[in-house]
Amino acid sequence: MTDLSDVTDPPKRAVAHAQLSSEVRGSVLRLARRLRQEKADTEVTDAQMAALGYVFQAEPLTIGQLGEHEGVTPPSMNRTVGKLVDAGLLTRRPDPADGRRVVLETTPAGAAFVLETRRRRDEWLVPRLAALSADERRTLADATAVLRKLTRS
Amino acid sequence: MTDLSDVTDPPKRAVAHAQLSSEVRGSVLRLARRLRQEKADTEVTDAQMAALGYVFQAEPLTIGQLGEHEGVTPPSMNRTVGKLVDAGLLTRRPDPADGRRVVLETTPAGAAFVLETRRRRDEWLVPRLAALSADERRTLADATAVLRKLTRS
DNA sequence: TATTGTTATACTCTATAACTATA
DNA sequence: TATAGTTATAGAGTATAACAATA
Repeated sequence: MTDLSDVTDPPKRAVAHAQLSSEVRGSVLRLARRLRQEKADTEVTDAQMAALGYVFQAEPLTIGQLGEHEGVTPPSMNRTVGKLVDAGLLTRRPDPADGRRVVLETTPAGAAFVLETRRRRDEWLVPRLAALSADERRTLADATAVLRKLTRS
Repeated sequence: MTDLSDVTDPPKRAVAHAQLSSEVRGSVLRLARRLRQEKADTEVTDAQMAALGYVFQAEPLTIGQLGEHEGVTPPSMNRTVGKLVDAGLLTRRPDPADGRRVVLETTPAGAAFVLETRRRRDEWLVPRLAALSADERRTLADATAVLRKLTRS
């Protein structure tokens, strides 16, 4: 593959960025797809897993905040949260400061489930990372910071 | 962040790989999530988009092959394919060599839709890549090859 | 009056089980 | 008898519209 990453001529630079975009898009979507197949069990669906994982990371949260993060309407998120509460993975209680809101928090079982799922995914990924060269691992380590920067911007 | 990518002591190397795994997992899932939000329109759902995109890339395909790739049962894939055929994006015809099978192919409209969706996602990503440094872009370019290697292994 | 969450209803995606057609 | 696809039916996720409670 030709390295076009620092081309300075404007039209060529645009082409280089489009090509890099295509490669990043393809490789990231593909690996994400593979990772999502590694889940702790089948009792919790993908949508529930994503919601639970974000609550675990950002709690306490309201229904609205969680729905916005997941790109889903409040009624939809409300239903998903209901399933997680029924499963004993989340608690839902009124916000003492504002009775319209509900506060979502993970139960100990919910937190354990998140950690277990991450462990399963790492279980798939770690041996594959170990099989790479040290240079390739260093490239990935550098790239994760850049990927996060893209998502934030 | 400490660079642990070429640690040689076995226990420390295991820790380093687990840490890298966590960072790769998180950054990839997060960017993928953001990219999927950029879609050409809302007439075609995510599941339909994924199926259509894979047919575009690997046609001709049978229902079973497509379902296996998408991690979905034949009845489920059959329904999704039905929607895409109704929408004029795929064709479904019997395999002349084996009457039990059906052959799926994209129509010109289906191919155009795939390209349009990719264009939309690039439209989100390209300006963000342009805002990176040349070094960061080079890191990403190197990393895409490594990410694909992980998915293949 | 505006905001937050919930309920009602409808459509898509998913699965398992059962059926049809072909090999 | 085995395989590929389809149909039947049911559960989960999504949306919009309408409602209730609170600020």
